[in-house]
Parts: sequence; C-alpha cells; structure tokens
Amino acid sequence: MFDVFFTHVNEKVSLTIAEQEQLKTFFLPKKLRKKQYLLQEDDVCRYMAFVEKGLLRSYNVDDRGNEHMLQFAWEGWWIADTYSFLSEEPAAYNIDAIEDAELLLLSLPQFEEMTLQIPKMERYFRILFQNNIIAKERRLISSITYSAEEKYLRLSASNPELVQRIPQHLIASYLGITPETLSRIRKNLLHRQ
Amino acid sequence: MFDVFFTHVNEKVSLTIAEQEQLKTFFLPKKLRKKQYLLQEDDVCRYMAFVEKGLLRSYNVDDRGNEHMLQFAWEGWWIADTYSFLSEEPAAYNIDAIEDAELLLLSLPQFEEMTLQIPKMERYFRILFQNNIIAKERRLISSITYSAEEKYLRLSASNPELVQRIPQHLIASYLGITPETLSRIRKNLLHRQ
DNA sequence: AAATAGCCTTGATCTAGATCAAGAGAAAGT
DNA sequence: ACTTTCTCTTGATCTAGATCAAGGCTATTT
Repeated sequence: MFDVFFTHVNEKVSLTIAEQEQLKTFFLPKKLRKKQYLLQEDDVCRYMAFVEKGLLRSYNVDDRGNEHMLQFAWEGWWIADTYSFLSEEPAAYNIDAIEDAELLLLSLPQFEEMTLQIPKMERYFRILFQNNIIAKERRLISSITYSAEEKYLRLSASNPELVQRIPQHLIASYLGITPETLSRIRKNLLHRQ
Repeated sequence: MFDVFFTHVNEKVSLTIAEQEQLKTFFLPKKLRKKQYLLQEDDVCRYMAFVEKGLLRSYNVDDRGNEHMLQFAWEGWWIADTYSFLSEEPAAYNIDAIEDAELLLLSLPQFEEMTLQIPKMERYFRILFQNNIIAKERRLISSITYSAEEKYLRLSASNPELVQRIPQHLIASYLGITPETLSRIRKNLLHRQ
C-alpha cells in the first residue's frame, strides 16, 4: 500500500525505517472506483491524495458545461485542489477517477503535523512543489506560445505515457482545444508520416 | 535594502533579530537599470532575485521573434527561471528590468545552505512555492477556459496593480493575445460603460 | 446477443482573434 | 528643440480552430 509512496519520497530525501513507520500513521488509505469523485466543486478539498495505483484527473466546468482538464495523476503523483486544501475555501475543481485507484489521503492538520515532526518531509514537499512549479511554467508558456499542433507534439514528446494512457478527448481538453481539432491534427500528422 | 524582504518573510514565518542578521549574509545586493538583463536565454540562471524596488519581467522569444511574458515581479516578489536555477541547465527565458530595480540575489549553494541552516526558511520557501502553484494553476485554467475579454477582465479584477503598472502590450503578451486585440477589447469595454 | 453509451472521425460552416498596414501621441536620447 | 523610438489605436483582411451535425466503431451493461 505504501510501496510507490516510499519509493517516491526516497528519490528526494532518504528515510530511515523508523521514519517510514511514523509516516504511515499520517495517512488515510482509500480506494476509488472508476468515475467516482474524490472532490466536487464547491466542497472543501480536505485531502491531498497520493496515487498508489490507478488514474485520476482534476478539471473545472465552465458556464456552458465544458470540462477543462487541469491535471492528470497516476502512480507516483499527488493530486488536490491546492488552493482549497490550504485555505479551506470551496474548491474550484472536480477530481475523479479515470481508472480504479488506490490512494493515500493526507489531511491539512496531518500535513502540517508531518512537516513539523519530520523535517525531511518539509524538504520533500518543498522539492515537490518546486517541480510542480516548473511543470506548470512549461505548460503555461506552451499554452500562450504555440499552435494547437505544436502543443500536441510537445506534450507527446515530454509526456508519452500521458498520450498513451489518457482518452483523446481528455487530452484535447488538457491542451485547451476541441476533440475535433485534435482528431484532425493527428490525422494530419499521420498523413505526413 | 532588506526592508521589503524581511516584511515579506515575517508575514509567513517570524524571524528573530539574530536570524535576520544571519539571513543578510546569504544575499548579494544588486541594482539593475531599466532594460538591463538579469538573465538571457541559454545562460544558466545563477540566482533567484527578490525585488526590493522596481519591476522586472521574465519572457521567452519564439521562432518568429514574438515575446511571451511568463511573469512580472515588483516589490515583494521573487523572479528566476526556476528550472534553470535548480538544474543548472541553460535558461529558456529572459529576465530584464521594466523599471530601474534593486534586487537581493540568492545563489543555488546559498539557497541550499540557507534552507538547511535556518529551518524557518525551508518553511518559508515551501509556503512561497505553494502560493506560486496556486497562482499558476489559476492562470492556466484561465488560459484554457476563457475568451480574450474574459481573461483580461479576470486579470484586472485579480491584479489591478499589474494592469496599472505594466505597459499594455506586455499585458497582451501575458494573456497570450496581440496588442491590437487588447486595444480593441478595452475600447469595447469603455463603450459599454 | 442486444442495447446503450462513450469515443473518435469527417464534413460543412462560422467566428474570434491574428496579421498586415498605417498613423498619432508620448517619451527618451542627442 | 529635434530626431528617433515606443506605445497605442483603428481599419481591412485572413485563418486557425470552434461549432454544428452526423455516422461508425468499441466497450459496457443488461
């Protein structure tokens, strides 16, 4: 249940066996079936979720009912509405499972407690957040700089697993384009080898 | 020289006088004239810069010579190419001064040393990075969800200082639209009161 | 094995925003 | 004071990508 998590943490800070045992106590394990919600818009996001197994997504829904993908998370990723989680204000996003999933949930009090009791985890989260900033910066630049086709090519290059594992219409939404446009782009790319 | 910085840090973690004195030793103060570069694309970003006074921007330039604004930073903000700084790989962005500026520079070794010697600063940066993630998430959602006009209205509402202080064509670039489009949007908004 | 729903594709048409072009102020440099 | 360079505006035209519509293919569900 904690295998993926410990591997992930140990890549950034090395934990003793005792620290690993202590760490376990902060989490609430949870299983989620495909299509089940972890969080719905306007509820407060009470947990950050670490994905041990499966695949989740976070997204918002606009006035016209269109979904806009913010993030996908599979084995080894965290997912939450960061703002809602930290501020305890209502969430702006939905989070649900694209594939059946096993999660480790961490509440805000447990998160605060963990970072204070285990300084290595303060460091782990700082590094995690750093990497998250870098990823978001890239996506942002991509979204304001490149054409739909270029965005898709860059995503395929930087994240091949995502392109293989996620349904195409969700990738389109992640890129900020329509499913029709993505379909045509892919057809075009095949056409030119 | 450190006034804005200490105020900013003390909002997140409270420092003793001794800690403040110790903190000063990690920084390299620097003044930058309008239009001067702090960082050029392909150089390694050796410093994170805290802005004590003035206004900087980070941006990249595409194949056709168009600039795309990633961030603006004035009094109380940090600016860097986060990826380049942490990885010591060549930078993807340029950073320069829009207004004359006074900066506090922090190198990677000093950053690492600071977070290890002063645990409060580890915490400060974790919180800083958290807030940065939240801001970038918002901008990302905005960029894939809303029309040009809606993006501009949301930016004006959430960041009035930015809209007043930054030249219009740079705001257009920040929003991922052309200066002509932004000009027309503003004309239109005035027209309807 | 049917029925249903979800996903992808293709075609026809429309539109928000880009591009190209030119001029007018405002600011900055000499 | 006089260029020169920026910045913003307005008009005319173009285009990438959206929207609307429909059909086929694959999974699920019953």
